[in-house]
Amino acid sequence: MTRRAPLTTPESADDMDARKAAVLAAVVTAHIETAHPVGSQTIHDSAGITASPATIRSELVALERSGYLQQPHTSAGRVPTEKGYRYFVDHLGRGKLSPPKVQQLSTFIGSVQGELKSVYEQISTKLSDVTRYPAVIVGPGHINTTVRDAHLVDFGQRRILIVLTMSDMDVQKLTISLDFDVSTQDVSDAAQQLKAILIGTTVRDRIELPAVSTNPARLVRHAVETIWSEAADSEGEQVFVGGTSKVADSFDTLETTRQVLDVLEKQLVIVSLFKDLLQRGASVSIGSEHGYLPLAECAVVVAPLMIDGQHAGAVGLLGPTRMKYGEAIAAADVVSEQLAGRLSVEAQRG
Amino acid sequence: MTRRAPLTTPESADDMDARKAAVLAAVVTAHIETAHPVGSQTIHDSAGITASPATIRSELVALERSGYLQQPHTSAGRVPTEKGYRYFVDHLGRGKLSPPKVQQLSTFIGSVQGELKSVYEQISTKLSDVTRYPAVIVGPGHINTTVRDAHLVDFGQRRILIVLTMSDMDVQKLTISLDFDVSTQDVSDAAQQLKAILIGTTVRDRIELPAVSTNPARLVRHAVETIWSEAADSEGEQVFVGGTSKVADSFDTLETTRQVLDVLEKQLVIVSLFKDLLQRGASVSIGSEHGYLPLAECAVVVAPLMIDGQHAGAVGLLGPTRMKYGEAIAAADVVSEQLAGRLSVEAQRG
DNA sequence: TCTGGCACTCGGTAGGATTGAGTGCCAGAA
DNA sequence: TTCTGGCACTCAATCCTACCGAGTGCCAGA
Repeated sequence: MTRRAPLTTPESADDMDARKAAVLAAVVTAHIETAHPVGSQTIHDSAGITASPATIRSELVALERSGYLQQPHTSAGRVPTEKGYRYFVDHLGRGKLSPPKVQQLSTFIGSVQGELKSVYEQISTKLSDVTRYPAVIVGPGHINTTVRDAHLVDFGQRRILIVLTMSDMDVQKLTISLDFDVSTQDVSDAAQQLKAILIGTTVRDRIELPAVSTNPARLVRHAVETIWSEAADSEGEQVFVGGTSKVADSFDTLETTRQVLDVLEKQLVIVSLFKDLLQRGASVSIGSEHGYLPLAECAVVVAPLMIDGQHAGAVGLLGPTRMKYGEAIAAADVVSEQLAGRLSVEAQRG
Repeated sequence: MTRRAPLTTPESADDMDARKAAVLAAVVTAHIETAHPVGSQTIHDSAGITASPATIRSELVALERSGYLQQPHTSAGRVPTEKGYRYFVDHLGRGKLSPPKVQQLSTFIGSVQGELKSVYEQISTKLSDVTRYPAVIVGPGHINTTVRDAHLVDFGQRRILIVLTMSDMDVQKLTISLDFDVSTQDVSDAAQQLKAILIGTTVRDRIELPAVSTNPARLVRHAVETIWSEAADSEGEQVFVGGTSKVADSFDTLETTRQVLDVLEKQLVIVSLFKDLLQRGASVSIGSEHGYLPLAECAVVVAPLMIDGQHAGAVGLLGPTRMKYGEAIAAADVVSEQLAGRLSVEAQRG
């Protein structure tokens, strides 16, 4: 005879019935709206709760005891704790973006023109405009492109520039320094061989290289190896932050504003934070959950950019812990989906 | 008989004697330091002024009457007006940067590696670190480069990609759309002609093009014209803003922080503001002088980037009206000079 | 023309009273 | 047992008042 596993997780096990949930939701929603502690009367007035203020008060006491709420001082209303926000986000806050805003984002993403970098930049700005939070987009520099043409330009002093034209009409360049002299003929021979090897391949494709003996062959080998090791990198992540000025709107002290701006400047931090979250399968980090101190008063919303089932980047939003999670999550999702869709199409063409 | 023009300008004519100037300087310096109104006692204590507080007070009254100072309220000290700052900057504030900082900037600028864009980015960040103000660098995308090699890549559907390898090892690309079909042979013929025409020239050099009849020739003409009209643009200004997070340090309300961030995001505004200032031969704009409302509480310091006697860009700093003008001006000058020097050297090599 | 002295002004701070939003608790109703 | 109205209580925020002192303007004498 097998024991049936409890349907509720340990967290939700500490007596979170429907009414408690409703009260918690009301507190979180109201506090996000007003930034003030929320009292029983306000909750009573809010839609969907019929109990009297006195009853609500006893629920508040229970919620506080369970750690979902806290009281700034005795005669004040309640404010959500991180745990409270967390429960709200996980179980209650499936808010959504207003259809016109969804529409606005969709059509914008569909219509943006230009190079990939500029596309990211414009979309991150747009996302920030719509949500009123600073937005970050991390995306691949290129997608699925193959080499369309390859050239070698001899700059003398044993320096050779490799110019790769990719199928998405982008151009990549790499420099190599040789430890032997080459003639003009060597270079043009090598260029021919290079084309033969690379055209039609991805810079990630690896093939067997013939053993080398002649100068051109040595040059080719050097070039191809450089391309494989370096060009793949430059296909890597591009980071764009849009709506920096929204930081000053989102936080209420200059000090946190300063810290958040600082983090946004150091893009590496943001990127690794995003990766961390996505790796843990999370889409929201609230307050100190991520353990990164300067962002202790922030919430981070992130949606993965999935291309061909692969994590290829992320769309993120930064806000105060009392940010509009529902809207932010929905917006990040819309953008990540639409952008992924668009990138896939471009990948097909590539 | 010719009338001798007065040596003093009308502004300095309203009785600004040496002591008044010293008092004004003391007020400005102290206020920049403390952000508080400055009283006669403080001025008396400051170095270089021997007069008694009472005497200083009468000077203060005079300075206020002339519009250099103002009193927040009756029993407070004085605060500089925009006119006061202006006089200070023009006549009194030839402050300088501490030698170690100059050294720090110089060696940094000398040692930064990488592409031009990344150089600008790193230097603007450094300048911001040294001055503690957000820094902007506007610079040429390329300098004095000639075409080293040219290729045409046929992408079908009458789309041709032009790939120019420049003498500074940068690569430019341009797309053209034809209104006629071309064969592979046409393209490679055209590429040959293109090389013959362009290699060794600047994208700004204009030469007579032969009349066209054949397809390759038409293609060449189209390509060259596109290059002349578009490649020149992409050699144009690059803008970089370093130290955005310093904005939150520089201003004392969230509202101005917000506005300044907003302006820094809209790089066009900054660039046109810089151009405006430089055109008027100014290096500092204080408060509302520039007439651009969102920056009414800011001061802008700008130094031109002169390459071969030509205005090729600018180095700027943004701060509150009570910014450290002496230091900021000196820092901007150091950076603009050093950077210009470096760019000239690279232009020589190009 | 400069300076010390003096009365005056007024923002900032500190203490004290008042207010009111919000609580916890309890006894009675459902 | 659970809900509700009533009630006493708490405490941040607000307002008022008094006071302090930095800083002023003015004036008479050096």
